[in-house]
Amino acid sequence: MNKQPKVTAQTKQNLTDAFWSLYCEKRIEKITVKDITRKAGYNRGTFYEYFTDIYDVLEQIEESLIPSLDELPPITILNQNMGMPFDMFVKFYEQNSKYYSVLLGDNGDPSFASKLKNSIKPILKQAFSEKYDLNPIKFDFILEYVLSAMIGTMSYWFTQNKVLPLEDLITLINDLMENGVINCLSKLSNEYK
Amino acid sequence: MNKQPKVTAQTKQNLTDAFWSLYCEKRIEKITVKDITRKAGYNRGTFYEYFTDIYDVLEQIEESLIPSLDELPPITILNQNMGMPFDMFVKFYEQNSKYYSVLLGDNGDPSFASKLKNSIKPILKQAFSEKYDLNPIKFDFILEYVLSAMIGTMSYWFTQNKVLPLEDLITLINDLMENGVINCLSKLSNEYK
DNA sequence: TCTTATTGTACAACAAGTTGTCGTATATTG
DNA sequence: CAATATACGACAACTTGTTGTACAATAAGA
Repeated sequence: MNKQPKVTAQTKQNLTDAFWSLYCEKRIEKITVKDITRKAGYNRGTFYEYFTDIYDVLEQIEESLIPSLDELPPITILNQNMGMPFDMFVKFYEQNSKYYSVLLGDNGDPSFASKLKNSIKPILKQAFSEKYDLNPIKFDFILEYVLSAMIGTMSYWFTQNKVLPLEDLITLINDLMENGVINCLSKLSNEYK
Repeated sequence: MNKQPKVTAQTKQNLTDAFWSLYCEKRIEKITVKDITRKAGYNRGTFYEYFTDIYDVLEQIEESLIPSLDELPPITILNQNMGMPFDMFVKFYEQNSKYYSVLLGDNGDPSFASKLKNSIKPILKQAFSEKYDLNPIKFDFILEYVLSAMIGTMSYWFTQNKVLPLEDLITLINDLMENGVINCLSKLSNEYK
């Protein structure tokens, strides 16, 4: 006899959803298996049919959120405007914002930011290595710099409930990347007067 | 009768140290009070004389690591070279690297990065508001961008065991801040050939 | 200087709650 | 109707936070 994939998939999803709504409210260490199953309407033991423990739920969610290489837009896009693909990054972020803004936020998981960076690095690396011939060690630091800045700014934008229109944010970040912080500051200062 | 400040301070420190050595090894949620007191050589109950729970230990450590406004160098320093004070930041980081590299790392506490940013923002804000007249909303995003990049790069430098000499790192970051990513990339590319 | 009262410090034991497991009942499929 | 996937109930081991108690150190009086 076969399994009943529809039933189990639904149960697993219900448990995952219950976990997520709790994770949005409080730190993971304050969440009990009892909390999750009560919210989802199952026996506590059922949880262990699907997950080994509470961290397993988080890990599986995170896994589904790391962009796989093939689902990202082809690298050629990068070569068009030659800048950092912040807009591409924003789109991807917005698609998963429900999860991203929590995982990358103050009660999130710091290792998720690393996983995310590491999944994007090879793509940028390949794209830029076609154009530039770089000291690989320094290049790694530049990538870390760029991705930290992107992710940090992006998360901040979400916590601030998008006070800045998306278009303005993209323009600002591209400007910062393109011309540096100091130039950007003095330019903005002149505009504002 | 007075308290015995030396005795209690020592006990508290012993418990804090035991906690920290465990925190360096594993996630906070896997640490039990029993672990801590066994390592420090006390009864489990003693822990509760000094801390309300395990998170209290972490919070108190973090509190002691947030730079207070008065212990930071005066703002005038910023005005000299007019750049972002990355070197100042590095020095502060290195002084506390034992704690910073863990708290800002993959098993660290994401809220600590926020606290750190928020403690530095007012200083930079004041320093730059003397020189520039800026849209406050956009300026907040620029600060978030700068601090995310600094902290991210700094942490990465520690995880990579300082493969790049500190002087080179400072030069690189200043260049990225000053001239932007693209310029920096092409400049480095020419140097490398 | 010696004794005694007082209080700070650390400990042991307790109830309540959580974890992960395992055997059992129910529902679904062939 | 038989077989098995799915969900449930109960169990032992462990962790938590609290409370009452013993010991140690200090200060005052003789």
